[in-house]
Amino acid sequence: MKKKIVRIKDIAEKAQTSKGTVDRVLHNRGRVADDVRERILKIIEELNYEPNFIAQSLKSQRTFNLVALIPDPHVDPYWEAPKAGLEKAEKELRQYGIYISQLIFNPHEVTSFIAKAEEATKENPDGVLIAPIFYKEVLPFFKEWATKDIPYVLFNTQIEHVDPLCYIGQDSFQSGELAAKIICFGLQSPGSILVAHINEDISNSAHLITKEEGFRNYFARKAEREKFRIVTKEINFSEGTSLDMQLDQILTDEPQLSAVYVTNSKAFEIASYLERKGLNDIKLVGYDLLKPNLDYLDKEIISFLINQNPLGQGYWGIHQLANHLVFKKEIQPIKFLPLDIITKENLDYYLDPE
Amino acid sequence: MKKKIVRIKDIAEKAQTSKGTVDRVLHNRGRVADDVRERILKIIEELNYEPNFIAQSLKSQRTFNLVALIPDPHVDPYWEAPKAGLEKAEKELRQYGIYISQLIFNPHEVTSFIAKAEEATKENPDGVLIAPIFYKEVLPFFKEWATKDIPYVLFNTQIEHVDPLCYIGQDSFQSGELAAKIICFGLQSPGSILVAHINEDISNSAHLITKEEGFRNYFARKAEREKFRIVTKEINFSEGTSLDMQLDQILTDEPQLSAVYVTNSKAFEIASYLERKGLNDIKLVGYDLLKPNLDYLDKEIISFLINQNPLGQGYWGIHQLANHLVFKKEIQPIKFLPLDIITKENLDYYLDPE
DNA sequence: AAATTAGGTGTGTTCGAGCACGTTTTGAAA
DNA sequence: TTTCAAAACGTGCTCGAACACACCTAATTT
Repeated sequence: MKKKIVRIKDIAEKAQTSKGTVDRVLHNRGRVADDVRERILKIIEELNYEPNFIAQSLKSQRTFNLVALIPDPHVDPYWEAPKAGLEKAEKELRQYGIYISQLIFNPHEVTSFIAKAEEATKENPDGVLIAPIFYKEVLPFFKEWATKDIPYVLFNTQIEHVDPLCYIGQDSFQSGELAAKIICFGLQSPGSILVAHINEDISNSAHLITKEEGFRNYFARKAEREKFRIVTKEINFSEGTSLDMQLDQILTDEPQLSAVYVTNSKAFEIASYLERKGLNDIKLVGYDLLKPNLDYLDKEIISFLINQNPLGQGYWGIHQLANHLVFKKEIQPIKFLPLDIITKENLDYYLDPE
Repeated sequence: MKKKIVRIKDIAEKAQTSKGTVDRVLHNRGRVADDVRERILKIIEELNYEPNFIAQSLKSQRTFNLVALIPDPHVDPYWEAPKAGLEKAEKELRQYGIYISQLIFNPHEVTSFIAKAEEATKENPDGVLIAPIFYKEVLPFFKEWATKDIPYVLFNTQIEHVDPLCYIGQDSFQSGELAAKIICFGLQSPGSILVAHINEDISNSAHLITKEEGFRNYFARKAEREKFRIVTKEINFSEGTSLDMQLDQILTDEPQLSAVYVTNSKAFEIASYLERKGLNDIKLVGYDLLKPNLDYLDKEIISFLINQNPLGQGYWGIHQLANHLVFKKEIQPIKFLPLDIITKENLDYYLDPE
């Protein structure tokens, strides 16, 4: 019933040699006669030896200094969650010698990002976790880290044609499809649907475009395009025209508006407008469990939120690095996190996991 | 930047004593002069020493034999997932000396359950994970385990007025409310809604009743009762009348039927009927990612499934026992798992977690 | 006064893996 | 045959915590 743990010593005894030799075989350190190596390998196979990583990590005492490059949560509160996630992971993994230094940059200033990325490189870390929101600017750093053999994990924003240890985040296309499905389920009568990109520099946000593609693809596949008219708007109100004016205009153009899909975490802006104007029948779907979003979810002005699990992104990002560095596990190049559908009724269970 | 790990030896040196003495203080083993004890405690506080559990568990070599009492997956495939979950946990925790013996009982035979529960008791395990689907019969065992100081974790079915280490599962009431919310979102026009308990002994399944209460509560709160007529039916077709006959009857009584809520994992039975009869407009919501359910989810005959995360129940159940026994962590008496809303579009991410 | 006991305290070994270093063997050159 | 380096292999210490055991001292019993 109780399986005995197989130790290096056991292998050595069975192979009539010493643990030093077995150790050399295990770590390919050479200096072992071929016949002995063969014999030992066979026995390892036989007993299916698995290294005791408790003993391993006790011994190795090695510390790993990781760097996390994330946008400033004070500028955009969305980033609080990934930060919390990586801190949670750090706490769990400190035992295994994982240390993280956080480098926080301003998501609206490229120079700030570059400065921090340079700082990260200078630290010569054992691994990097990064939210690569500046596409063009991050590429040279990826190159440099690659030559220095520093593994880096991407999260939040997927970037093609680079070679990270892995990407953690959501499948944006699928995410758009999911939003479409939900809205479609809630709409019986025809009408128009607004896809809103709010306060976002679209040219630098490929994932928002991908979401929209997924969204439109759903309706295209359903061949219900005739029934629903889908219009896209970029809404920016930091400078110039106000939100209300822009939305007023949209409603004038689309009097039949029956649903709004907000592609980032700013659904509360639309919700505020709908509440003030008393437009209770317009379905609203957005992203992320930010405080203002949750308020409107509770009032049922926002119908559903899709959770990107930003905490999980930070948490798993660090864990993937640890799995690679400490536990030498094989890492899948992509880890898609679930597309959680959140409504007032199941919200609680997603708020602070674990 | 790098925090040094504080060891027992460090404390000993600072207190001008030996690690043996510090050890006695740490474990309250007595035989330490009062002044020395005070001094050591203060230093422990100061350096905020945290035991290195890697070294701890390497040394202690203690093994923990757990027992898992679960229904036979061959009788009801629902139980495959918890089984897989606890096996996953076992794999992760074997390093820490956790062993599990599975005792599988027939969920339709009380005697089988009692026999296995007795067997479990005889093994004198260090902890028990149990799906207590037989309410009355399980109570004496809880009592016995309590006197023997064997911690037990409940999952799937919550039982009041007993004192488990913790309960893992869902909030059934909330689960019912969630289902109501989804259905309500999808229905604009009036009609009647069927709550179906399929092939289940209701008298012994309190959680199904609770789900229905939550479901009805949602509509009651909304005061939309006038708009929607909610009817409950127990549908059993293992003996006597067939499923089709019973559903035909229901449809005759309720020609306006616009949605069905199945309280357990048997939604596919209704789906099969709806498909055969070509009733595409009836919304169907049920539970659990069983193969037949998934097929109908893919065909969009089932609109949404609520995931009880049965794999997670097994997984976390074992982990809670380990947290208690091995890591001496404080355990929350209830761990509600998220009420995941699953549809065709986000299904993939819930299928094999991790 | 000698013997015993209880109260304190320090030392040394163990867990399994990793690695430095020391030792033996081998084969080829002197 | 002797010499010597490279190859092959074994020994022993280390990581931090746990615990058995040995040790010392002072108080109590005979």
